[in-house]
Amino acid sequence: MDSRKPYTGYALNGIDGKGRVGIPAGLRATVEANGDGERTLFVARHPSDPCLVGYDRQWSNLLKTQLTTDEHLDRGEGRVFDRLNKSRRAYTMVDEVGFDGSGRFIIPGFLRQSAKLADCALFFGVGDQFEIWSPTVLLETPQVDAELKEVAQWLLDQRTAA
Amino acid sequence: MDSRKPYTGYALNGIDGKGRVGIPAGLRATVEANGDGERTLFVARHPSDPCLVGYDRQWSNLLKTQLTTDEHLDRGEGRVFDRLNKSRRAYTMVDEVGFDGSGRFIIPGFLRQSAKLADCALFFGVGDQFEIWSPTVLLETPQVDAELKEVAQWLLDQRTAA
DNA sequence: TTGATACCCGTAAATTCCCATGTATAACCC
DNA sequence: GGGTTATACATGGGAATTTACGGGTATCAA
Repeated sequence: MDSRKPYTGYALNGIDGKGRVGIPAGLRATVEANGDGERTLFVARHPSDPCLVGYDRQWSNLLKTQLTTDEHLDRGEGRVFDRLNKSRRAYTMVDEVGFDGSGRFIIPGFLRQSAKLADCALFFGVGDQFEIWSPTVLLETPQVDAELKEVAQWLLDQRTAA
Repeated sequence: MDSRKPYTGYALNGIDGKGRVGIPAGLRATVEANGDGERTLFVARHPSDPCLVGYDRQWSNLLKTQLTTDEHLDRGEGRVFDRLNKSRRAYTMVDEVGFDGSGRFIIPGFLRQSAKLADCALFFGVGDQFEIWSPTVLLETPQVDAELKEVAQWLLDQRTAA
């Protein structure tokens, strides 16, 4: 596939009264670069951790290609329900949201609740996509790396100081 | 085949006293895009689950083409009934309904009853088509993915809160 | 007529779009 | 290097559009 720009960097941005949050500039640039300038963001739940993931259309298409490949493998008749659920999951557990000129989008309500996002959101790139955490949830999640927690704590202190 | 726009997104819409329900804006846009602007929706029973499916004319034609191909494959004598039933299903278990400028259509009575659609309907895209569920039926159906049930429950809570 | 469906308009709420402001960072000039 | 200007960024707010949905009126068949 054509060269993908990786998601890098981190930031803690506020969520305003309308439920809007701005994608940090660095990540936003990557979304637009990989998504061919399109101002669309794909948001979904993380498969295992209590956070969300964000990515561009190109990556979304790659994920769907993967799904199709899986379908070819699941030819067994008993698997038909699994297949149905996979499709359901792939298309409904992912939200496609537009963002405005300043890079803000509205966090879909269901996802916002499931990641417990209240007043601010922590973003950080992980290569092909980036993660969106409630900073407090991140600090309370055992399997998260200690260094990452330090970063989160520093960003929180930074924010309350101002 | 020319590029088909996939059905994505989800919503819980009310069914009014006249039996009308609005197709969620996102899905409606896809119906119109794939159906060449035509304000027609195809509604049918889901082959295995207690819900309905909705799609555009283009997809309907693809399904019929697929049926013809399958007929050529199913030459075995024991399969003749399956074939007949498939044809019956493809042509008679499908309703073609028009929707108005605001995207509302009347759910055909038989389908409405068979999906137990009472006061509201849950829509969600699954790529080539979308599904229409009674939210309570979805929550009670064992083979449905747990996450999808979470979404349904959230939408229900959302609705009663307002 | 009567009952049913299609079509049109109105409304309130939610969402999207665009402009404005404060602030931190970077670039620049003397 | 010190001070100043310019740029980019996060965030606030308002206006315009879209959406869901209620209700009325016309059209049509029995």
